[in-house]
Amino acid sequence: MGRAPCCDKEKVKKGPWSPEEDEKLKAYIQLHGTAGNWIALPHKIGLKRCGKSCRLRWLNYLRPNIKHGGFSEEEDKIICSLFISIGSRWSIIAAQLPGRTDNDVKNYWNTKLKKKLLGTRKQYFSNNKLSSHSNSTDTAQALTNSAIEKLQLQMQLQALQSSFSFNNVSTLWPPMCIEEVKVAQTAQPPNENGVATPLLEGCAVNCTSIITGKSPVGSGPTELEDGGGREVECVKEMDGSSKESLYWWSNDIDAKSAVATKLWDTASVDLQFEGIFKDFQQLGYSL
DNA sequence: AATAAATCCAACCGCACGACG
DNA sequence: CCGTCGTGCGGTTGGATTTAT
Repeated sequence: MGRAPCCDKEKVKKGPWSPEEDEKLKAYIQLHGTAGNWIALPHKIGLKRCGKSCRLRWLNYLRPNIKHGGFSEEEDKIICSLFISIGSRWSIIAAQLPGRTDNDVKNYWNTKLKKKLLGTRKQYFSNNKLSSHSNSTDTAQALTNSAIEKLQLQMQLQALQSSFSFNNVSTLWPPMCIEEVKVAQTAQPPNENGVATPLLEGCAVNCTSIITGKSPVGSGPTELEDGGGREVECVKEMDGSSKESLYWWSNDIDAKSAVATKLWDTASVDLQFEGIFKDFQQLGYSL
């Protein structure tokens, strides 16, 4: 037996909000607040809306000082750097952008920023890489496109990641995340100079080595798991989200087609990185 | 001008989590 | 400890709008 729904779906109105509904909600909250109970709020003011819907409307639209659209370059950079660091934690990312909502940031990322990152990369990729595999079957191409796109994005983000050192982006990080990463950093074994390796930097090296099949200098295994299904050391060192991300795209390719792995040869990765840096210079990011 | 395709974004959905009895 | 409830969050959907043909 599942949990009871938060409201009677038969009796609540759905879809776009009318100006009257907006006015009612805004006026009540500005006067009384939510009284700590969104579920009861619509009943109090005679709105035929679900409490969750009221909350969302207030947070994403009616709340004072909300900004819509017109993201600046600076905001782009903040979103990118935080996405690299913490992934799709939209509420945390949005908290660093005054006047922006998580929904707004998420939509902006999904509709524009992601394409901005992928767009120039795609063009470069088609010019330099896929042409050399023009005799591959259409089927194989179709199978690999989405995986390649994910990889492209991952590579873009890794390139950005390495261009934003931890110290450079730390001012953008929410205090909680900074603490998390500080802990993670100090948890890394110190190198020969006695300096702890930043976790995220380490992940980038590990990911790259797995894509290319080359071991990072002085390191051992390059696969996610050893023969016995145990995680290799470089994967064990990663934090949860990085590891999850790594498994996500590596498994995606394996599952869809072995051809994808073959297409993603070392030479193409080199070309990728070369192109990535060009792309980001074009986009105005100083590397 | 008409239509199709692409894009955008507000809103919905379902899950996870913490508070509380 | 367990079950219930409210809240917050990220992913997804679908209608409106814009752009391309």
